[in-house]
Parts: sequence; C-alpha cells; structure tokens
Amino acid sequence: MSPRSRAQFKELRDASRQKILEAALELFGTKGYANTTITDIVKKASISKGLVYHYFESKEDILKQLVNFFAEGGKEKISDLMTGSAKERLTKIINWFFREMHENEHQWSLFLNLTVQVHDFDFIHDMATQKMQGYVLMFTSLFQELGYENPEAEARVLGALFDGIGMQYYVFNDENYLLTMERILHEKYKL
Amino acid sequence: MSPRSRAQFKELRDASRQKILEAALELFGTKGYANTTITDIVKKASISKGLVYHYFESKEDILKQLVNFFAEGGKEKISDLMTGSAKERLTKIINWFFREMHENEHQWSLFLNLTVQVHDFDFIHDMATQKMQGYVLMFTSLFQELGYENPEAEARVLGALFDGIGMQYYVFNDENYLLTMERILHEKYKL
Amino acid sequence: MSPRSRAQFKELRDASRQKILEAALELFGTKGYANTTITDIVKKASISKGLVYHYFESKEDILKQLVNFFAEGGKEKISDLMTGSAKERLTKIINWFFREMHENEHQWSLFLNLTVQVHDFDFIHDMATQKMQGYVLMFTSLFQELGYENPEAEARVLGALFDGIGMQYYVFNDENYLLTMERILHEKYKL
Amino acid sequence: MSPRSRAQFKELRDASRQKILEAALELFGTKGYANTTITDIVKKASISKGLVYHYFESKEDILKQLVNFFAEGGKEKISDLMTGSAKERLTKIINWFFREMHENEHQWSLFLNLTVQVHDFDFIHDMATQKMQGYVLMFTSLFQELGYENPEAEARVLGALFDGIGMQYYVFNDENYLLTMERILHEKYKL
DNA sequence: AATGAATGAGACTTCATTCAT
DNA sequence: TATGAATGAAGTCTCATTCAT
Repeated sequence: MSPRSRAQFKELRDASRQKILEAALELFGTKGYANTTITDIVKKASISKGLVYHYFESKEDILKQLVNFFAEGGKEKISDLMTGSAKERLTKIINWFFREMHENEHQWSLFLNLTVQVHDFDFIHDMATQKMQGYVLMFTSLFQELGYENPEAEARVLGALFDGIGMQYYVFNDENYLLTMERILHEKYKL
Repeated sequence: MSPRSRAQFKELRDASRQKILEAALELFGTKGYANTTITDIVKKASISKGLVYHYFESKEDILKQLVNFFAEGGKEKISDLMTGSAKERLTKIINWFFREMHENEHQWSLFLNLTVQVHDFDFIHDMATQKMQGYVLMFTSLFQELGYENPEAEARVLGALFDGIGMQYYVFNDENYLLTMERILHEKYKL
Repeated sequence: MSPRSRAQFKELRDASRQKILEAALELFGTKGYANTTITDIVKKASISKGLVYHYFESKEDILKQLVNFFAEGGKEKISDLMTGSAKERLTKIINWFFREMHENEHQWSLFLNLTVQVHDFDFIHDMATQKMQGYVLMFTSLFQELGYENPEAEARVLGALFDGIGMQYYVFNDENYLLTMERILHEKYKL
Repeated sequence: MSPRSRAQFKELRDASRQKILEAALELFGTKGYANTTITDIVKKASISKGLVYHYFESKEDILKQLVNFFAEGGKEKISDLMTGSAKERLTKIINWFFREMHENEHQWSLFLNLTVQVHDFDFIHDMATQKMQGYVLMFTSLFQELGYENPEAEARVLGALFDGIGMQYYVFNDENYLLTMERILHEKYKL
C-alpha cells in the first residue's frame, strides 16, 4: 500500500472509524463491494462485528461515507491545481492524475468498481455524472485558453482518456503502463 | 405415443438455452454478475429454477458460456473490418465500435462489469488482457500505414479512448453522448 | 460383478424393467439408497428417465420391488438347503452363506444398507425382523438335532455371526476375510 | 455496557456447540446422516440455522467432529478395561460392550450407520478398519492367555459377534435381546 | 465504545417427479 | 413403450444485521 492511503483517514477522531474505513477501502477496491463481507472488514480492521454498526448504519453506509470522504477531499486537491498558466494547469492536472492513480490504487479501483455499479447506487450515479461533467467544463476552458480549435471536443477526449487509462491500468496492473501513458500524454499536449 | 423427434428436442433445448442466456446477459449487464440472482434470471426467462441447471452447471458457467459466445462472435466481426485502405479500415473500426455500443448495450455493459471484476475470474482477466493487447497491435499498424509519427502512442490513445467512452456511455446512458463522441473521433482522425 | 447377479432378473419379461432393477441393485448397494439418484440409475441402465416411472411408481417403489424380488427368491434357495442330516444341513447353510456373500455382493451390501435404515422403511423393518427370527428358529432346531446343550443360544450366536461377518466383509472388502471366516466356522462346528 | 467476559463467551459457545452435537448425534443415529437435514438439527437444538455454520464448517464437519469426539473418548474407556487377569479383562470388555450398547444407543447406531456408509467417507473407512483390526489383536492376546487352542479364530468370532449383536439390537430395538445375548456370551466364555 | 454469539432471509443447487409428444 | 425437457420443493450454506452484556 502506498504511504498516502495509509494516512488518509487520520483526520477522523475515532481510531476505530479510521480502521474500518481503511479496511473497507482496500477490500471494496480489490474484491469489489458485493464480494466483500462485513466479516472481511472486521478481520482486516481487527475490531468486532458489533462495532461496525456503532459507527455505520449498514454496509452501504460504509460505502457512502467512504465515497463522501473522497469526494470532499477531491475538491480541495483539484482546486490546488487551478493556479498558473493554462499550460501549467494542464501539466499539473495530468501529473496529478497519474500520481493519484499510482499512489491511491485502492481508491481508484474502488471508484472504477462503483462506477460500473452505478445503477445500483443512486448516490454514485449522481456523483459520477457530476464529476465527469465538471471535468469536461474545466478541461474545455483550459483548452480554450490554449487556443485549441475545438476545445470541448478535446476536453471530452481527455476526460474519456482518463477513464480509459484508469480502466486499462486496473486490468494490466502494470506500473509501466502508467509511465508509458503519462509520457504519451505529455507529448500529445506538448507539455 | 411416440417420443418427440431429435429435432423437436433440439428446438426445445435451443429455445430454453437461448432464453436463459438472453435473460442473463441483460441482468449481468445491468445489475452486475454478483447482484444478479438465479431467481432473477429465471423470472425474466419465464422458466423454472431447475431448468437453469439442466443447461448450465452453475451460475458461473452461465457467465462463461455467455463470454465464450461473444468472444467467438467478436472474432468474425473484427476480421470483416480488416479490408480496404488504412483510412477505410480506421473508419470501419470506429463506426463499428459506436454501432456495437449502441446496438448491443447489454453485451458491452456486461464486458465493462466483467473487466472490473477481472481479478475474480481468471478467464476474464486473460481474455481482457489479450483483447486489449490485440487492439493495440492492430491500431499500431494502422496508424503506421497512415503515416503517424508515433503510431504506437496513437494506438494506445485510441485503445484507452474506446474503453473510456464505453465507460462514460455506461454512466451517462445518453445516446447523444455516443453521437457526439463519434463525431469528435471522425474529426480527430480526419475521416 | 459376479456372473449370477448379471442374470438375476432374467425371468422378468420386460428388458427395461430388468435393466432398471439391475442398475438400481448395484447402485443402491454400493452408494446407498439415499445417495443414488434416478439419473444415476437411468444412465447405468441406458434408458430414459420417464421410463422409470412407467415401470415403477417412485424411487422407493424400485427399492420395494427389489427387496421383494430377493425375498421371494431367498425363500426358495433356503428351502433347498433343508435336506439331509443336521450336519449336512449346517454345512450347506454355512457354505451357502459364504457363497452368496461372495457372488452377490451388491445384493448383500444393499441389505446391509437397508437394515441400517430400517427405521425409515417399515417394510424393511418387518422383513428384517422376520428373517432374523426365522433364521434363529431354523438354527435352533438344527443345533438341537446336533445335540448342543443350549441350541437356542448357539442359534442366536450363529445368527449374529452371519450379520457380523457380513458387516466386516463390507468394511474390509477383502476376499481373504471371507475365506478365513469360512474356515473358522467349519472348525468351530466341526464340519 | 461492557462486553461479556471471555468466560461468558466460552460458556455460550460450549453450550451451543453441545446442543448442536447432541441433536446431530441423535438424528444421525436414528435417521441416518443422509436423511438428516440441517433444519432437523436446528429444530431439535432450538437454535437458528446460521448458528450451526458459526460452529461447524459444513454438515460433514459436524459428523467429523462427532466421530472424533467419540473416538477420543473411546480410547480412554478401553484402556480402563485392560487391567486384571485375562478372565477379568474379558468379562470387563463384554460387560462394557453391553453397557455401552444400552446406555449410548444413539452413538452406536450412528457408528452402525457410518460403518455402512464407509465408502462415502474416507475418514470413516480408515477409522472402522483400524478399530476392527485393533479389537482382533486385543482379543487374540486375551484368548491366548486364556489357553484357547486357536486364539485368533476365537478373536475374530468375538469381533464379528459384537458387530452382529449391535446390528441385531439396532433392528430389534429390544432391550431383552441385549440381556439374552449378554447371558449367552457369559456362558459361552464361562465367565 | 466494544464484544462476539445469535438470527433469519435469501442465495445457489439438487433431484424426484411430471408433462408433452 | 419410450423420450428427455421441465418443474418446484427442499436442501446446504452465506452473510448483513441484531442482541445481550
């Protein structure tokens, strides 16, 4: 596991809550939500079964809180990237994407899992839709500043690329794939 | 009375098998494999529970046979696309991708689902890896013929784009998204 | 399989009925009644499932007819043994027991199986009880003629011995065990 | 409130495990393993279905643990019988056999059942074979000490007799049968 | 805040039996 | 007499959740 995801929940006051979320993140991300049992989580977190239901209403509630946590955190991180020239910002965004992908593997594979199960959880569907649309808007204005002829088209391409790269990384599970694609994107956008 | 003829029995068998596979495809594709129960399949196919096990060894066997069926079918279609000039072939491939996406929604969402559950089923992992690598090789030689400076990079981009577009279509569930992206790709590759 | 059990059902008119009973005998005897499925029987008999229910009302009915068949047959054989001097008769009976044991393995292991499931099938319980009591009576008069001090006691011992030997043969599954025990019984009764 | 203490939990566990094993013993013994359902056990033990799987991995595991439990217990008892003169020991063994038969009916009928299903469970076959051979060895040296002409033959006879008597008791289900046979054995061996 | 035993709905699967021809 | 597809009740087992302390 990467150093960052280890510490992701530090800000939470309760140690048990932290441990549950950490365990759930890794398990949901690797085995999938449906294939992860409360017992799995409990074992990995080294706490008792009952305690889970002290902090969370249900299994789905763990998922919700997990998603909310990252959704909140995501916003902050993204806004950090929005300073500097258009070129600098694009560079930052692309670098950020690959760094996140690499360092917070579980988080991203969880999101991939959830996205696919989008129709089972309304809150996921809403979040995913909003996020994707947000990215497109952001990228559009970026490519506009960079003088691209069809900025929205390029924004949509980049959005789809991010998703596609995430997916292929998940399947290949090969760090070199990430490095290759990062280089390719840098060249593509002349960064 | 004399028993049914061989042909009659085969008809019955094929019809039932077909009903089961069709129901399973739609359900696995929309709800995901894990969230689909045999009872769901049985209800949608309007048959009895026992009959499923007359034709399939297990729930996983239904999945395997579904995947095999499409994997076989897919090969033929793809080879049809490999004639004509490089530009024609690229056009055909892109058109084929969007048409398939649109017409065989359930099949593609099933593949998406499975790809994400790649680590649960070995046969899926193997198939997905091979398929992705196959596409990259095919696209690479295509872009080479088209005189692209870095054909492999462009091939990887297109491969990732297909996956990414598939994913976003799955989430948005909006036909316009497909139309938009198809137009964008045509412009991007000047087709 | 022994030559005799192959031909056991020859006297039945219907070939299919014969095949079903033969298959059921072997399967019930080796795997037990509960662990044998109609499909098992059908496969071994090379007939169709439906046909079983043409000849037999139910799975239990197959068992009943099987048991009846041997119960009837058994009576005849036994009465053949009841001629000659007491010593000759005892010799014949003991020889008969070991020969049957050896040649009609399936039949005897079926009876062993059934005896143990005596409480599930009333007709078995009745038959087993009667058979055992019949043997004791027969043996008693035999040992009386032979001048044994306590003929009934010796009869009960021999009855229990037959059952015990049958059981141990079933467990050991070793022909030498039968030979050894036959010799021992001959010596014991000075035959 | 504070959680239950270790000791309290252990008490709960032991009580439940005990209830399940007791119920299973009686049911497996009377109806047979195959004819006993988990629901039967659960009803007799007045617990929930899920709890069975909290303590046992599977239905077969219940059987295994039952058998192990008695196999362990059996060893101790047997060794208690091996003191004193040869005549005393034989007396003790025979008395022990009939007492056990009478007092632990369910256990012995379970063993009878299992012995007959010997070919379905490897661990049963091994146990049964070993046990039978062990008895023969023990009885042989005993009859040797007692000066019998052919001690091994007599040992085999007694071994088979025990099995046979057990079987007949199971069928007749009559206490008088046991009393009769016990008297007969005492006379037979002049105890 | 914490434990882990206990519950029960529901999942997958099996199989004796029936049905249509 | 014969076939084999079709049924559905019932079996084993899983697991999110609750309960008692």
